[in-house]
Amino acid sequence: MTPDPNPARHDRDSVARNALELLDEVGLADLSMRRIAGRLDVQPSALYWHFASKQELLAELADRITASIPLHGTDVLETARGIRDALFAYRDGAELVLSTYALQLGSSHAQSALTQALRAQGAIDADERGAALLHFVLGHATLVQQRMHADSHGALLPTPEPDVTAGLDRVFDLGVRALAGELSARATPTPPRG
Amino acid sequence: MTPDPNPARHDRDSVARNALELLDEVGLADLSMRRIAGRLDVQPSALYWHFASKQELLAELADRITASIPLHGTDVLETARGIRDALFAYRDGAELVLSTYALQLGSSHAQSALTQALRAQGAIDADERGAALLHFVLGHATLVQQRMHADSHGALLPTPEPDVTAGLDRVFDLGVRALAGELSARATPTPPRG
DNA sequence: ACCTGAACACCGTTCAAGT
DNA sequence: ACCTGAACACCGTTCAAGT
Repeated sequence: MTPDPNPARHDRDSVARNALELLDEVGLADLSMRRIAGRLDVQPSALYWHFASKQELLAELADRITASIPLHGTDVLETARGIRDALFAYRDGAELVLSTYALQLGSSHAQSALTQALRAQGAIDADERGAALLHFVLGHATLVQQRMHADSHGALLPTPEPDVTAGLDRVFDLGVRALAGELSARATPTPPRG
Repeated sequence: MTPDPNPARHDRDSVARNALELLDEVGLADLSMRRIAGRLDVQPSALYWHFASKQELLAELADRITASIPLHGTDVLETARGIRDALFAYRDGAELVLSTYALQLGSSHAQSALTQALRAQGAIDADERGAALLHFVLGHATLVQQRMHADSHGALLPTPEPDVTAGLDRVFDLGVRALAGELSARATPTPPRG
C-alpha cells in the first residue's frame, strides 16, 4: 500500500478519451488544455508530453469522431446519414471535424465512404460528387448542430423567421439525393411537353 | 491648435471598419479585442462602449461581408458564385459567416438571394433547396478558404492525397447545379433506354 | 516514461472614474 | 458620448527539474 503521492499517470489514449468526454460535456469553446488537465488531475504542461499542441489533440478527437463511420455497404443516402450522425454524436462534433478537415489533418475517412457509395451506385464522377457531398454534409451538420444548442439554451429570438432551418431532415435528404444524382431535374413544376 | 491629449474618438462604424481590415490582415484566430483596440489607439475596454461583446462585433462583420451580395437578377449559379466570392473577399470570411449564421445572428441575406433565384428559375421547393444550397456553399467555401491559407503558408504535407480538393471550381459548379435541380440524374453513364 | 512548478505572453469582460 | 486604468478570471506553450 504505497500511499502514492503521484496518482496521475496517463497515456495518449486516456488523454484523448477524457478530452472527448469533456468536449461532449462543455463544448468546443470551453475545451481548454487547462480544463482537460484538471479532469485528469494533472498540470496543463503534462499534456504536452502526449500531444505536441492543442491542434494535434483536436485532430485526434476529430479522427475518433469520424472513425465510427461505416466504410462500405449501404447506399449514398445511408452513408451520408451515417456521417451526419457520427458528427452529431458529440457536442460540436461537426464544427470540430470541419475545422480539422480543412487543415487536412484527419484522413478523409468520410469522403472515402461517400465516393465509394457513389461508385457502387454507378456514378461516373464519384470524386467530384463525393467532395461536394462532404462539403454539404459538413456545412449542414455544423449549422444544424450549433443551432440545436443555441435553441436548447434558449438564448435567441422567439422564432422571427419561421423556416430558416425548417424541415431539417427534409433539407438534408433533398441535398444528399440531389448531389448523388438521384433527383429529377425540376421537382415536377411543369412536366416536359412533347 | 489644441494639443489634443485625447486623440482617439470612434463610433460603431469606424470600429467595425477597422476590425474588418484587421480580420483581412491577421485572420480570425488572431482577431482579438485587444488587437482591434491597439489599431484604434484605444484601450480594449473602450470597444465595449460600441459593442456589447466580441460576438456582437463579429456578427456585424459577418453582416458587412454578406451585404455586398446582389439580391436579385441573375440565375442560381451566378447567385451562388456571388455569395462564395463575397465570403472569399475577406480572410476567413466563410468561417466567420458560417459561425455567426449558425447563431442566427446575421439576417440570412444569402439564403434570400438563393431562394429568390430558385423561384425565378421555377423551382417549386425553393425554400428547401435554398437552405441546402446555403449549407453547401458555406461548407464548401469554409473548407476551400481554410485550405487555401494552409497551402499558401505551406505548413502541410507534400500533396499525399492528390485530389481531396481537386478541381474545386468544378466541384462547386457541380454542387450548385445539382442542388438547383439543373443536373440530369446520372451523369451519362447509361442513357435511359426506351 | 511521465509529471511538476514556474514563468511568458497573451485572452474577454467589468466597472468606477475621468472628460 | 466616449475613453482610461485597473482588475478578474482565464488562455496555450515552454522548459528546467523532478521521479
